[in-house]
Amino acid sequence: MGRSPCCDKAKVKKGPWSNEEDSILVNFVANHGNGGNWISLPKQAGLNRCGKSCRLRWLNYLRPDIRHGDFTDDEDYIIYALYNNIGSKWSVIASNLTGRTDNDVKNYWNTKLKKKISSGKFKNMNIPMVNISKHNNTYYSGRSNSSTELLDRSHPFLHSQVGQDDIFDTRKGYENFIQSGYTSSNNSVTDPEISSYSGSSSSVDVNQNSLGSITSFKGEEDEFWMDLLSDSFDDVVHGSQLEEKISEIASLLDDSFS
DNA sequence: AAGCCATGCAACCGCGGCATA
DNA sequence: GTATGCCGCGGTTGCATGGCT
Repeated sequence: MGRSPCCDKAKVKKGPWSNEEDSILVNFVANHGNGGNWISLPKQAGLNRCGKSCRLRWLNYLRPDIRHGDFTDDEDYIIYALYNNIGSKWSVIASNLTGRTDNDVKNYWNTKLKKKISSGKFKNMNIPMVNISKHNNTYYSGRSNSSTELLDRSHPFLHSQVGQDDIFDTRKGYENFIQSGYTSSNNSVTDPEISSYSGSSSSVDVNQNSLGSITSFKGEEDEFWMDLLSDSFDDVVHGSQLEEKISEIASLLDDSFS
């Protein structure tokens, strides 16, 4: 049994939004919100549009907190690291970037960043340490602001606890990424949460996904990392809060080095 | 100047998840 | 347990623009 259509597609307008339509939508949402129902919004607002189209226009373009324009190197790093770890979960990746939408990130990856990485231009940059962990179905990411320094040094504590240098080294993941040869169809990943772990608790489960990068580790190492994260992540954080939390993690790591 | 092509991005589509009756 | 309806997501499409020949 099929789903009934959300609107009469033959009667509603499709295609690019006009300035007038934009202002109607902006004014309506500003005054009334979406009322928890996008489907009925266009009728109430006097727009001849599908509710889904209104939602998309608002979320991807008209929202006041959206940041347009070029992506920074930092954003490149975060997108790269998250994609390498969790795949094309654009909404999760976007939630770690202030003011970026999943559509923005997806388009940026598909049109620019993917090429930038596979062309090797990414290689000359100081790729910082980025890690991702998943706990209680929530993805956490941490990036050290002073990561270049950190990665240029050996860290005996991490080595002894984690047992493998490149767990924390996204540059290593990048090398693997380049060596594996990226193709547009080669984008499946393994969910870190369900990746197999059959070794003893002291061994590292380095899960190689199809991009040849490191995605997860489990066992004692997981506990170590979650302990570290739990000092900074009392709750789920997204967007602007994340940078602050990342700085806290960076401090923790710096302390552990000194 | 005109035509072609590549690129970037806004928007659409369809499906799965979830809540509710 | 099942049907219904909305939301959110990822994949894809198509148009506008700019560069090249």
